[in-house]
Amino acid sequence: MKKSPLHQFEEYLRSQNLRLTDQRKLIVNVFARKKGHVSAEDLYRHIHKTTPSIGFATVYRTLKLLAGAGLASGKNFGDGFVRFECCLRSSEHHDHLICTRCGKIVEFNNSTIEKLQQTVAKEHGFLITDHSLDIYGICQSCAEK
Amino acid sequence: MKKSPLHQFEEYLRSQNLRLTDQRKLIVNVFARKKGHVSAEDLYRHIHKTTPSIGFATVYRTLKLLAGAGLASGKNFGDGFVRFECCLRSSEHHDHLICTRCGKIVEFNNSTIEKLQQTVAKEHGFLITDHSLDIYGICQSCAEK
DNA sequence: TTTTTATTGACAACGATTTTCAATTTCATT
DNA sequence: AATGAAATTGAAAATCGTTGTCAATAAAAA
Repeated sequence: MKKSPLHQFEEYLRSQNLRLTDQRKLIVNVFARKKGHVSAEDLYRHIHKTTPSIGFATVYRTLKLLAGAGLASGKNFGDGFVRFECCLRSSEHHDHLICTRCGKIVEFNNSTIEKLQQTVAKEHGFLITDHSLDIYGICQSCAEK
Repeated sequence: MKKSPLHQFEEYLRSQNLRLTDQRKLIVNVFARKKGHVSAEDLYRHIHKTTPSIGFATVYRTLKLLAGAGLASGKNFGDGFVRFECCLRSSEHHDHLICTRCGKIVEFNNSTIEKLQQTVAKEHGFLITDHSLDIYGICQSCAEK
């Protein structure tokens, strides 16, 4: 019995004495349906097509709320803006392979690397709270061209 | 017989038909002496104390040149600005442990992790050009407080 | 020394994101 | 359902780090 993203968001809002508005509902639903890594502008543009009354700031604000709720995570791949990913679609932690030519982002997970990170952190007396591994390169289809 | 950062920079400038100015000399020398990860503003502020005639833009431009020369590398740890690190002080590749409480950054290197990244990339048909692994957590001295 | 061309500092401009603010909407309380 | 306090909105201005513009200056070539 999985909870929908909207339902989880609703719970979070309630717990923080925040309000569930039509705009938030729409933004969350669209965002939850999006695959991969979405910038605020991507999301705004998508939403704007059908609901031009929703402003840029509201999209930003909602994305930030979602991140606060743990339902989205933002990541800066170094190209000037933050991309968000829905944490429900792929709830487990993963890292990224990024093609620097076409921008494709592939997710992967390697438990040995994860374990080694714990080892490294322990060696230096760190308690890990989070980590991020990005591998940049050229993907197969770009390499073939 | 190690070449000084300034000397290496000079060679690079020459190879690109660029000029070695007093400002560039000063900026490079100060930067090369700085440990760790320095933002453009950090560097500007340091330089501004003794040489207030040097402008912000020149610091940015020089940092960019240094990156182009392979003498500096920029990194975005997600706190809004790019930090540069001198590639001469620690020329080999390394990754970072970042304390989210005090901001301390510790470098480490784990060859097994590096190898596993190659394996992962190969599995997905990627040719690695670069990668970045950041482990966020709480360092020992912060944890003890 | 003269000439050519790169570089400079000051400041305007930039793009992503955030804030401000008056108008509107939600929701607990009647 | 009506009320009212407080949260939320869209639009626009503001902010942040960073980059561009441009006339004046300085480096290297001639």
